Amino acid sequence: MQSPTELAAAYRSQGRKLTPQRQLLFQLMHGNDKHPTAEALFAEASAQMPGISLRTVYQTLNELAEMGELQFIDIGGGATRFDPNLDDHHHVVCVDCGQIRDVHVSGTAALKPVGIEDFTINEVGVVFQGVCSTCEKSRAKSNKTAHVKSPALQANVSK
Amino acid sequence: MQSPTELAAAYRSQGRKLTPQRQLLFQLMHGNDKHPTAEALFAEASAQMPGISLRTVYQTLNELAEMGELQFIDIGGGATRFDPNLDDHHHVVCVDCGQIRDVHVSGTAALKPVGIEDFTINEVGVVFQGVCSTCEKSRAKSNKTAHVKSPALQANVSK
DNA sequence: TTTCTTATTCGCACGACTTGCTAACTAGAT
DNA sequence: ATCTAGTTAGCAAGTCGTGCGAATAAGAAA
Repeated sequence: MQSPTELAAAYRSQGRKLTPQRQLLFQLMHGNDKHPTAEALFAEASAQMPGISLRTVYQTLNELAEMGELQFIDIGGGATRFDPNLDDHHHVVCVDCGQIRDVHVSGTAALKPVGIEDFTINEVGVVFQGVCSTCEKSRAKSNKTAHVKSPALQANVSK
Repeated sequence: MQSPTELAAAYRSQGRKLTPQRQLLFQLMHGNDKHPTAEALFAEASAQMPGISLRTVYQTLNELAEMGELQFIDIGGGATRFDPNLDDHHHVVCVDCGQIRDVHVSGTAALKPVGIEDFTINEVGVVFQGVCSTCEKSRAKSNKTAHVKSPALQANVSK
């Protein structure tokens, strides 16, 4: 995603207006590597601008996505997350706490799908699932079973 | 996913009961490579067993997932899809029509995420996005723009 | 600065998807 | 045949996201 200043220009050049709400959201998203949900972003925005509407957050995120300034991440198990990182990268997910980390991956060019000659492939997405060091530690203490997915990721696994 | 017969045994050995509803769903899912949603499966099941409840379909799918007999697929933009294929495989998605195809991928072992030493990686998922031949043809006729995601995949892109 | 046009915001209703709850039911054991 | 614990059905409720429309405000024009 471009800087708030660049986005301001882009917006105006498209006949869109530069509202305080949008400017705030530009700031909050720029360089944000937390992969927030709309709700999370709304919470942050509300702290600085009480009264801002969740509706506006959704709307702005969708605009930015349309403009190619951010992408949606859907790893299942809840709300869509947003990623303003436009670099060629992929994601690692902690199945315990649900955190998502950006990661550069080497070797993607060597990936070869077999048996889909009838598809024109445009993009490849790689998602690593694992356990982060923090969760690894808390697992050692408690008697958590492996393979139990995080509620944040798979709300329907555990009863 | 195991065969209906094997599943029957697995269910009983776990103190679960073998109901007609479950047996039907076992059949419908076994070898199913359509990656159906719960609703889709419900529709098929209803045809053979009028009165079966959508709730039961969800419940059974969740049980099977807990038992490791199938996995959820979440590519964003709608309902969760289910995949009874337990082989080591990945997915190709047509961004136009939303169809998902299983695909074997060579080269995944060579994938190297950089900068996540603090993660213990357990699984890798690869998703190819592209356009299937059928949609490619209809694109040629109509004046469809590329990069427009399918409503089935990204309900929030197009207005 | 004032006026005007048009995009935007906000909030509520609504829709899609999924789960919680529970009374009635039934598979499978005794 | 009986008993009991697991299941089902179906409706209510929860979560996530969008449609809609009246009120508002950005930015252009006068």
